[in-house]
Amino acid sequence: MTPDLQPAFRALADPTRRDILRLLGDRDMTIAEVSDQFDMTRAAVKKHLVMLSDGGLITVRAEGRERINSLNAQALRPVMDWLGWFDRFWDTRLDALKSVIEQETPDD
Amino acid sequence: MTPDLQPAFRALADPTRRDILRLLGDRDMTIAEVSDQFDMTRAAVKKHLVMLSDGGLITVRAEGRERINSLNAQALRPVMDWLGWFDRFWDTRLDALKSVIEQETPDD
DNA sequence: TTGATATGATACAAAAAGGTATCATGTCAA
DNA sequence: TTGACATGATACCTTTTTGTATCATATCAA
Repeated sequence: MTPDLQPAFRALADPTRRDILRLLGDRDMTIAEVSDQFDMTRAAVKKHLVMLSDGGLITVRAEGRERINSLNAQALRPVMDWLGWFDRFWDTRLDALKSVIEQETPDD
Repeated sequence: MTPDLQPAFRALADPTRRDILRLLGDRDMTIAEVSDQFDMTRAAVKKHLVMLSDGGLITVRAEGRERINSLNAQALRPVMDWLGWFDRFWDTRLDALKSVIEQETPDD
């Protein structure tokens, strides 16, 4: 039930792939359109798109002979949630507040 | 000025390293203590710790012949911020709310 | 001092990542 | 139908990653 975070984290580990996500945040793009934005072959970009798809971060739909790549930002949710576990270490004031709350509602 | 996200994202790409971060969230640990939690050699764990350190996700202090590894959750902040850019795609209702707020307090 | 312990450092090997080049296939447009 | 175009698929290469094995160094404790 809990999603496997590994493919998403791995997909995010490459700067080109992170750039692709930002690009797709603006608009859907074909493979050729994405490739135009990078100084590498279409085949290389295609591999990145496959890894992004493996991580669920993008979806691909066929449209004629083209493949339209779309951002699937929802897949970032589990990643954010994983990172959110560390929120407790970010701000000692927030920490103090949490302690107070937990004291009042001991539900652990 | 804006931090280089790459070392942090790369550090997060490995499941063992993510597990180490959670471990260090509970308490500081020596290299040997961390190694005890995994089915691999101390040298391998040490390499993971170096990568975590490279990403700024942990800090290491010497204490006698031991090296105490501590979580540095603050380094996750830029990662969260990067991911936060995609918040706009998660919930259209939240989007609408944000638009209203931004209209009322135009401070960008 | 001396032996045990904690770590550092290096060489090595297997696997994965990231890229190119090349050719096949499916689709559009005239 | 036919040529151009978008993509799929595969082979191949280089570099990085991930792990092991081994030995050196520093420090603690008796």
